[in-house]
Amino acid sequence: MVDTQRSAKPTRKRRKMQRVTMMDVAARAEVSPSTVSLYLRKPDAVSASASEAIAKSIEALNYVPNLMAGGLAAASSRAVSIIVPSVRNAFFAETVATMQAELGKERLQVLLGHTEYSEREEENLVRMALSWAPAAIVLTGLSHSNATRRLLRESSVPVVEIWELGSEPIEMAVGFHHQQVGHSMAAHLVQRNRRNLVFLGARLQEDKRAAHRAEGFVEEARKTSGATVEIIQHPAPSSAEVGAMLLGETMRKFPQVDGIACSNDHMALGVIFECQRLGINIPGQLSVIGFGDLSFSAASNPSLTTIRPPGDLIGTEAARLILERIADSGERKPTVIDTRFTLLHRQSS
Amino acid sequence: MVDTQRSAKPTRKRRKMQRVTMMDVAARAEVSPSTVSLYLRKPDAVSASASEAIAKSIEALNYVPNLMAGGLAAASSRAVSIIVPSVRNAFFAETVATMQAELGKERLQVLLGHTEYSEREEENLVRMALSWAPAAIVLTGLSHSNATRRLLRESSVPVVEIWELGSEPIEMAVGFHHQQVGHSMAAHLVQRNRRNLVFLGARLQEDKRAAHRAEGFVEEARKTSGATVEIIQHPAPSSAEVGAMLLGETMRKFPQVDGIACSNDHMALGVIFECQRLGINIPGQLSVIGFGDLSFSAASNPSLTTIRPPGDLIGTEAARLILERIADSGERKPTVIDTRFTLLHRQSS
DNA sequence: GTGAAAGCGCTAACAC
DNA sequence: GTGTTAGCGCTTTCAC
Repeated sequence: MVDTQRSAKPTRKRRKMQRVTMMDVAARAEVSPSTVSLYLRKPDAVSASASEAIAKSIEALNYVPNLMAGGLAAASSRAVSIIVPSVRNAFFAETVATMQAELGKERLQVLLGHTEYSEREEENLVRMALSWAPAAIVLTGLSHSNATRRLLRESSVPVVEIWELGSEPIEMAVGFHHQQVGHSMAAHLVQRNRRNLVFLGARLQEDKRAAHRAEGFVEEARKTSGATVEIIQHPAPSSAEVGAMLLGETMRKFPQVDGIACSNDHMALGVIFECQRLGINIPGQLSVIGFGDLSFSAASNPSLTTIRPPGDLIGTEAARLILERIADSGERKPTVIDTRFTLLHRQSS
Repeated sequence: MVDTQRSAKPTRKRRKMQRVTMMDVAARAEVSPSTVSLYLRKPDAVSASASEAIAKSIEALNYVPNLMAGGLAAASSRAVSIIVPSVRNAFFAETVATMQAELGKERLQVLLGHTEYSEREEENLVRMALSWAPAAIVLTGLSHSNATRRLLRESSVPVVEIWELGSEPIEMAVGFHHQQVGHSMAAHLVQRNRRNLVFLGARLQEDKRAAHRAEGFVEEARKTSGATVEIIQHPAPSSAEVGAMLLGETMRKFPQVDGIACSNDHMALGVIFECQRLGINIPGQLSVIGFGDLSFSAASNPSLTTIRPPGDLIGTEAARLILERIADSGERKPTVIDTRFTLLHRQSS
């Protein structure tokens, strides 16, 4: 640790010094440290004259507060832990980005963790997150290990679960019902007079939400007399390549298929490309519906009918819940927000 | 703050208590707190018998260390601040995910920030990051405000700049030369006998790295006698829709075009779809090369020739640098790692 | 509205 | 190898 030199007498010991402390600010402003602290946290509670002096002092000294000292004293930090399966996934990236922006306005920082769809890893991350006494913890989905639940219950940290509704949340939840998505997909295809339906899934074991969409799809399809429905899946993560491959498999096993729902738009894109190669007309011979409304979905050829999940809305609502919950620094208050989703009807169906 | 009850006498005052502290662990293990601390940080320096007792005690009490107390005492935390333009961008998402995984192994946590391509916002985020006395700060690219540079220089926090090489880094840098990417793109098209070249760009003002690719492209193209080269661009973020739109504009302005490089694969995907609609044959009439090797690029029709930037390698190398730098808790040590990139020749060229 | 005092839970010399 | 001793920089009663 190099003592970046100021024009001061050399420090005697190898003492790592936080450059400027609140005491320095207070001394220069000729007030007490606690007034500075108060000014920083509740500016309105400090007189105008003091405020001005403190502001000047902070400015002059280029003071950077030490949030760890603050967090330690207050037994709660200005960090919010967000734990998602992976930020490589555009859905979660969207929500994380939105939340960071929203929370950042209130000077809350995002601590990020990736579970890679492992509950054990999630538990690990929750434990690490708790080490920071975070202002809140955000989890993806509603499935967690018992240990995770226990840790969270014992901690009194606000918890928000995102991107999934259905079972009982730990405390607050923002998302939508993925089974309903499946319903909508099937209903849409049926309405377009499709009767031989297939759901193309990827990694359905790990991706519980995709599995719920598949379930909902099958459930709804079964309600239609004369309709058949199958699930074709692959253990690899979803991608256009897997989509293309599964389309091939589908045509082999169920050549009569006329309606396909994909676990997301990446898969659907693969289906579109493979159909181009095989000379299958969309939507003439085959209707396709995706999930995600990813960046390419409106521009594809044909453009892709899909479900748009409100990733940004989930982020803003989750951030709002956290902010409110912190404001009345109160008790647990169970809240469930259903953000719904939108079906975008385009050329592929 | 609810005092989650244990079977103990009610706390007299409304005291928020960190459930279990290191002292509790020490007491139960019948050693001193500092031995516990040592055990946690350097297990090898503690005797086997003490280690065992401490491990049991931690287990039994379900002890969660308070990292803020630790960070405060040590004047440095186990957080690494990673600041990227946006995690919505698949490139940065990849690197962030990789870094989180690598750093997580050493129990370092990721503090995430998004600049949205604003240097002012970056400065803000750096200031906030410094409040945490992070173990390291990771910045995207080499362009930063002077204030940012000054903050960082004065802080003695390790700094790694990622995803760009070229000018002088603050301390360490991991990435590649985007101008070289432009060179490779142009050279490839020229080699395929393309002479009327166009670079399709999005948001080149903000995205300095894309601008460098465009520059390199033009520079290399100009070396070829008989070749013409143009840049067509749009201020909006890159997307398939913008790509499709710009392809239209290109065909209007430069109908003789026979080679197109795109600022990334999203744009290229838009070009492919638009060409399908306009009946333009790829690669017969027009060769297309992208950047990114995104998830759909190998599966498209035709499959997309592109440049693959090693987003994960950048992440692992950056993490490695940070870990090493922390290990010898030493001085600044300027390091530059050129990860290179790969040209993937597929059907579109 | 402001200040004095008492920690928050841990690390880091240093002595033993 | 282990324990003792001081803080790290801030928040938070509680007086005034």
